[in-house]
Amino acid sequence: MSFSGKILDWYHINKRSLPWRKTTDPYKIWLSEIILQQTRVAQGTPYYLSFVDNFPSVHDLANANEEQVLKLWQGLGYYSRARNLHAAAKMVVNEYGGVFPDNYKKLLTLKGVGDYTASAISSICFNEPQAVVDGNVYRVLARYYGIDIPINSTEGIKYFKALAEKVMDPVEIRDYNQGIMEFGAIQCSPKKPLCLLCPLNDSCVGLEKGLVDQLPFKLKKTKVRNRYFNYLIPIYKDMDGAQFTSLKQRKGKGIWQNLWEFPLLESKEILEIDDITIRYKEALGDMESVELLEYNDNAIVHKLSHQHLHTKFWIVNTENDFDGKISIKKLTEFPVPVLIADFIKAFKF
DNA sequence: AAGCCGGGGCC
DNA sequence: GGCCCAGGCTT
Repeated sequence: MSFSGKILDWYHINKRSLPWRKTTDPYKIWLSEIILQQTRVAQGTPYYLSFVDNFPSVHDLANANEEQVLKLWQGLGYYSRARNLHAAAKMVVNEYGGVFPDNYKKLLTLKGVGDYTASAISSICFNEPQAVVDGNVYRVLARYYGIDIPINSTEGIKYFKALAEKVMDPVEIRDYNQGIMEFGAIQCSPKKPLCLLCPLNDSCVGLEKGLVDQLPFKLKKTKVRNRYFNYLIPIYKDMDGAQFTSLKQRKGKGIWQNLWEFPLLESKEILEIDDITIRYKEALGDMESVELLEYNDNAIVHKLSHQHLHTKFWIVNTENDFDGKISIKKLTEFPVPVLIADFIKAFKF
C-alpha cells in the first residue's frame, strides 16, 4: 500500500475527537488553525472553545474591540496572531462580503494566514488538493524518506513542500492532511516515537538507518537575550478608601504589542532601591509622600523563547493623585502578559 | 536568509 | 536547560 494509503488507514482508526473536527465551517476551522500555530492541542483547545463561544460568527469577531480579542487571547502567546485574527475578520466582512474565502489563493490574502494555514483551511473545508507542511509533516517526511536537509532552511522549506505535494492523496486530501499531522503528533512523535507498532516501519528509511532520533534536522536557533525589567506599581487611595494603580499599553515593535503593563523602567542590570528612587523622579516626578517597597528580593526570570526577562516589582504607595489612574477593581479587565497577570494574582492589593 | 514573536509541557 | 508545539511577518 502507498504511503498516503497507510496514513489514511491509520487516521481512520486513531484520530482523536477534537472540537474543530465536528465542523467544516471555514470560520471555525480558521480559528482553530490560527490558535494552534506553534501551540499544542492541549493548550489551544480551551481558547478555541472560548472564541467560538464569545464570537460565534466572523461578524461577531469583526465587530469586537481589539481589547476584547487580546483579553481572550491572554496567556496564549504570539499576540500578533490575535491582532491579525481580528484584522482578518474585518477583511472577511469588508472585502469578502462576510463570506469566508473558499480557496487557497484567496485565503492567503488574509492577515496571519500563510502557506500552511491556507492549505489547511482549503483542504479541510473545501477538499482542495493543497498539501499542508507543519512541524508534524516535516518530522514524518524527514524520517520516512530519510531526508537530512535542514527543515528551517530555504532549501528545506521548498524541498519538503514539493515532497509533501508529491506523496499526498489529492482525492482524500481532507483526511490525508489531518491524518499526516495526527500521525506526527501521536505515532511519529518528537520523543519516543512508536516505531515498533508503526504501520510504516517496514519501509521507513529513517528507521532502517537508525536515524529516527536525529531527524528532522534543524539549524541551530538564535540565542537568548537577557533584559532587566523594573516594574513600578503605584498604589493610591482616595478619600473613600478606593485603591488605584496605573497600567500602560505597550506600543511599538517588540514583545507584547498592545498589551498592558505597569509603568516599566528597563535597565542594563537589575536596579537597587537607590536607582529606583532616582529613576522614579526622572520618569514620574516627585517622591514626596511616597513609600517605595521592594516586592521581590530575587529577580523573577520570565522566560520567552528568545528573551529572559529578569524582573523586579516595586510597590509605590503614594498620597499624590495622578492622571490616568485605574481602579484596582478593573485591573483584570485589561489584556496583560502572563508575567503581569501572575503578579496581579499573587499580590494582595 | 535570518530574526523576531509566548507560553507551557516534557525530558 | 534544551526542545518542541497544526507558523507568519518583518527586515
